[in-house]
Amino acid sequence: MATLGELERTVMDLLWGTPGALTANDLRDLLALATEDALGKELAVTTVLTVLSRLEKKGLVERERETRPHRYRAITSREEHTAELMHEVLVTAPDREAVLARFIGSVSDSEAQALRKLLGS
Amino acid sequence: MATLGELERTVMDLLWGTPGALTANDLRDLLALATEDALGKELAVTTVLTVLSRLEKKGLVERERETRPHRYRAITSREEHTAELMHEVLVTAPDREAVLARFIGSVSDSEAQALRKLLGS
DNA sequence: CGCTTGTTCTACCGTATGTAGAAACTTGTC
DNA sequence: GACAAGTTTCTACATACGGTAGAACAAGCG
Repeated sequence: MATLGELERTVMDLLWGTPGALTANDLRDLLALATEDALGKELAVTTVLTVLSRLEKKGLVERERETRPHRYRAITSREEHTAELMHEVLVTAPDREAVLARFIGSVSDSEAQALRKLLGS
Repeated sequence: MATLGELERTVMDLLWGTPGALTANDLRDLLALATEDALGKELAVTTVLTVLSRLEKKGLVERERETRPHRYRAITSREEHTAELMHEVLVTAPDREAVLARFIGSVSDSEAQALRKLLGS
């Protein structure tokens, strides 16, 4: 499973939360703001680049190599990615229906309602 | 999130797949069988004990300290645990309903059918 | 009390992640 | 064409986790 570290996760959140593609410098700046509540720490841009390379290797991010400051974007949406993770977790159990039974017990009413609509029953 | 290693996972599978509680020696033997297809490797009992301690610390396993060879059991069922994990993943996304929409698309027909029944509409 | 069995402590290795300096590469400019 | 500034890659170190197990300690039995 593609499990992410803290920084990797934050970078993905920023990429997911931004329409266009971002450069490593953009991300360094956004990270400084996002972590401001904790400490306004400025990471080295090489740090950001390392993380982006690793995310690229994990298949979560792609980059435009043509433009000079490479621009990075998330390959799948956050929702897509989260749903995939959930599915990966689901299939680890032999009795998936039993898992689903417990799972729906854990979602909120509105989410259950949304599910009913989605299942069109 | 409680992410498990390979051996930890196998031990949990054995505990989940067994009615009663097991000792470290039981697990060492079961592990030898479970891994037989790969290599009939016998792990040291201390290895099993270390893994069990870590699983206990992670809150997945409890042990009877009274009996002399301690006996270990899973605290939650596999289904419970898997459902919890799925929920943890779900709540990492801001738009849960959008995630659920995609998730629904990834489950099999029979599972979707089961969900409809469970949502009792 | 000593032997046997069981448990805890300590430790080492490999891999993942956070972090970043050093080195290499790109490109505009004089 | 060589240099300076910006960019990317390489290399490296620290910490944490997981697999693995020996050494040390504990506990019961004969």
